[in-house]
Amino acid sequence: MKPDLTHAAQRCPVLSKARPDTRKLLVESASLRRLDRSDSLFLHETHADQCFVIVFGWIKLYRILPNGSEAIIRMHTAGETLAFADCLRDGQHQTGADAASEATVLCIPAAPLREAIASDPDFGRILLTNSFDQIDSLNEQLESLKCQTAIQRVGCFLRRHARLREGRLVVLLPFEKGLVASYLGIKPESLSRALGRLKGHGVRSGREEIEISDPAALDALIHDDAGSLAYTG
Amino acid sequence: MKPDLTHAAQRCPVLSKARPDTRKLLVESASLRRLDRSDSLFLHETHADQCFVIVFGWIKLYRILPNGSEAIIRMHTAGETLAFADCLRDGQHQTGADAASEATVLCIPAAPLREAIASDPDFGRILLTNSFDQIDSLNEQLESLKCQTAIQRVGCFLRRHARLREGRLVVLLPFEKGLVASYLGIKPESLSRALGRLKGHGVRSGREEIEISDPAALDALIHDDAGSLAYTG
DNA sequence: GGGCGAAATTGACCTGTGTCAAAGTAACGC
DNA sequence: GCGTTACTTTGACACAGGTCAATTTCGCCC
Repeated sequence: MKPDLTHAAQRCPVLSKARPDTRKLLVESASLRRLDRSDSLFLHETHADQCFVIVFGWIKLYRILPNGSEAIIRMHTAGETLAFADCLRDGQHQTGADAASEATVLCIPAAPLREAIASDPDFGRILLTNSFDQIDSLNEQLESLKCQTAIQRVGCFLRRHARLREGRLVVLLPFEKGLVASYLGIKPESLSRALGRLKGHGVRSGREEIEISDPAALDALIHDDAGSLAYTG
Repeated sequence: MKPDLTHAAQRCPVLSKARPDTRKLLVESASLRRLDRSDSLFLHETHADQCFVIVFGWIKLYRILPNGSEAIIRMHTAGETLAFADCLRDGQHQTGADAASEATVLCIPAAPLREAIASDPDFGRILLTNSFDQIDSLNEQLESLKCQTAIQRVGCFLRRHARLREGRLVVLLPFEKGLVASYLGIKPESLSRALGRLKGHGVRSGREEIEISDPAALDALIHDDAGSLAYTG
């Protein structure tokens, strides 16, 4: 009856791993929402009455700073969850969320989410695991921000997003470079320069597509003295 | 029969909020461990057969970098949980953990932890909430690393750790300055200089104790154009 | 009380990034 | 095709923060 929804749910680990009846409960009360780039998914400090699973595309979490500009906190993509915490706490959104590219998200109202957790202990466990994975990923990001230079972070980012394509390792930037920069904690200008500098280390960067011609050279750069900020106690 | 343990458990939100029988199950199979500064709690990539709740003191999570030095990932203190994820996954520790000060931790073996989750759905929910709180705190740290200067981060750190003492706002550093620096993502020398510079902004720093004489001035500095790295798209 | 070693501070210097401004480039609508 | 607009790159420059080395302070042990 809602083929799109069912199909979408299959691509979301949190749902596909859930018990069939739990999945059914969630999917039947959920809706799919398509977003264009820069559409808002939810605003900071508004009531969280829905949570989300990304089916496709990229969503940025941000916070508005006192001076009016926005600080990107994280980027999320397909399969990842958003606002489950805010929603279960029945509180306000801790951040705002906008589409960073075209995107599709599955929107689950708070009530069935709570019902699923109450009626299916396994589902709680799935959320817990999911949550643990997020913590790991956040820890890694913290480590990277504290211990690597901008260029090394860019290198890591490229490695993570590289895909084999006709025998070549290629990175298709998932969203505009300004956002990539902000995600990496640097300015767009620095990202530009970093990509320039990486040309000497196994990276050939065009406009849309970046090729990693010598993965070993790139890895060497990334791992070379990654301890510039390490604590030597 | 184990008064220390019971008493310790009362100070740990994860346990004190749990159902009495669940708490009993966990406490009875748990043990208390006292650590001196720099004692190791667990090593990176060893099997995680226990998880921990900090009763007192500070524990640092770190990772050894290729060059042999250690990168501090996070600092944890009383009431916070450690290694629950590693333990539930029945996997290896994602990080190492050492005592950063004298400390006491409650050690819970994997088996009763799993049993508690399986037999008490509420306990799973407590862990989930706890996990969400950690994610919030990590998001805040990310935001702070990406959007604030070192001096602002130091200022925030002081505000968070300030306590009223005989009518004055005072910070007692919880662990050595080198660790504070590493936690904030800077070098010890930079921390020194930052504290020096903060003298002009409502902070008087002695050796052991730092006084915030003018909180408003400090806040002004912290919030002033916190958007230096913000994305202005 | 004196000497030792770890931690903290200070100074001189240098590199990495942010800032600002300008030029270049791509995408889109008319 | 052309202009408009947004994104990206480049350059010149400034400043934050890292590095290295020297010095001071403190805790600790004999």
